Amino acid sequence: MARPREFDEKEALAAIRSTFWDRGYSATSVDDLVRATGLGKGSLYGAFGTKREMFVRALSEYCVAALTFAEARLHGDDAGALGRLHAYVGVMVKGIVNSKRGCLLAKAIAELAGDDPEIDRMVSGFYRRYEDVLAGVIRQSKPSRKAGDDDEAQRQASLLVAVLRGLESMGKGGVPAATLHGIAETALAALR
Amino acid sequence: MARPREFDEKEALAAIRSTFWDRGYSATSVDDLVRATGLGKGSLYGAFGTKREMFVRALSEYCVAALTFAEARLHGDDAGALGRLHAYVGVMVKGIVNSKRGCLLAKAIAELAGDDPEIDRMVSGFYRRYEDVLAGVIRQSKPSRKAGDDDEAQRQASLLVAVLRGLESMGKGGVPAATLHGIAETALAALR
DNA sequence: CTTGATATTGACCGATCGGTCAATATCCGG
DNA sequence: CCGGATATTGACCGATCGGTCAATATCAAG
Repeated sequence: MARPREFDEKEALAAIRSTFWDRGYSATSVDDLVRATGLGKGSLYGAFGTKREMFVRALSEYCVAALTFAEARLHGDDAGALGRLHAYVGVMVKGIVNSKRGCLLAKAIAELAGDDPEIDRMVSGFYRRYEDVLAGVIRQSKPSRKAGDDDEAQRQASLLVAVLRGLESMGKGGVPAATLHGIAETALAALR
Repeated sequence: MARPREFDEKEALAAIRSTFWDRGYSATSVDDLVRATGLGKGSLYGAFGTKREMFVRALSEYCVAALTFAEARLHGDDAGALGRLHAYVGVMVKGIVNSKRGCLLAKAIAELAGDDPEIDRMVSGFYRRYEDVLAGVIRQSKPSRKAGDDDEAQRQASLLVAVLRGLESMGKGGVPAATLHGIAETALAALR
């Protein structure tokens, strides 16, 4: 019927995501995306729409990947829950320390949150789900089940989300790795 | 000797800071700054240099103001230390909840940290000083002085910085105010 | 008033911005 | 091999970008 795509859409989107991840939204030009994908400008617009739509797609995939990663690392049996949580936080801090590009979600929030309802929905949805994933493993880690544990786990999870987001900001801002590890330790110790 | 300035430099800088605060670095055009200050383009460049230099000036003043505010709210006698800390955190959370524009420092980090050494120095300097201010009041709030208290206060202060930065990101990202207040409460409760 | 120094203004610069489109290429069902 | 449908390409668009500069205005000192 029609001419087929010559490029792999997933590959192109990965290049788009990576470029936005490096440079943020405003500082990324469509020509940057053309270079990164290797596509012609028309193909890019034909396949993905405007620059803003490309960013939304990229951010959406980024959020899904982040949640999938967290779930993969945190889901498991009750016995190992605390260990999995510590390991996960450790991996996140190491990632923050080693990363030069920072977090795409943080850039999206800083540049676009409040201006773009679609971005707003994605971000708040991500935070809600992320908190729930963390609340799940924290709940599992409680040695005994008593009344109020669920509320406590949820509160501790939202605190942990805040700490992890703060660590990201501080890491990108040049705070020493030792300080970041100390913060993570202190936060985890506060879970008891 | 020469023709005097017709505008107030502090007022112009306030307008510049406010514009960057609203729109971030990349999304702010020099014409935006021209409109905000009411100055001609040449006067703007003559007085403040390039767009990047204007941003650095704005961010520098922003950081000084944030630290000055924190010190004003947190300095005092030992007896009221814990109360001052709680009040300060409460004010910060309220500010986050009510703010539509977010935090200029967060935008600077997201958009420019890692690319501009001057920004990097300002940001890491801010974080160090901020942590020290918080550590001071936390140290005052300890009921008894024993060995290790200073280290503990410093660790708790850096954790609190992370929480406050995380709250900022979450607030801008649309997380409900109740959740943010809960996080602040939980974090403050963990200081004991 | 003259003069030297600085401030103000906005037209102007080349580059780049996000986005479009006509020309062309390539596919598959007939 | 043909014809309808879609993909590809990159020249091109008007707008805007950050930044400059010559013309002019306004000061204080002499």
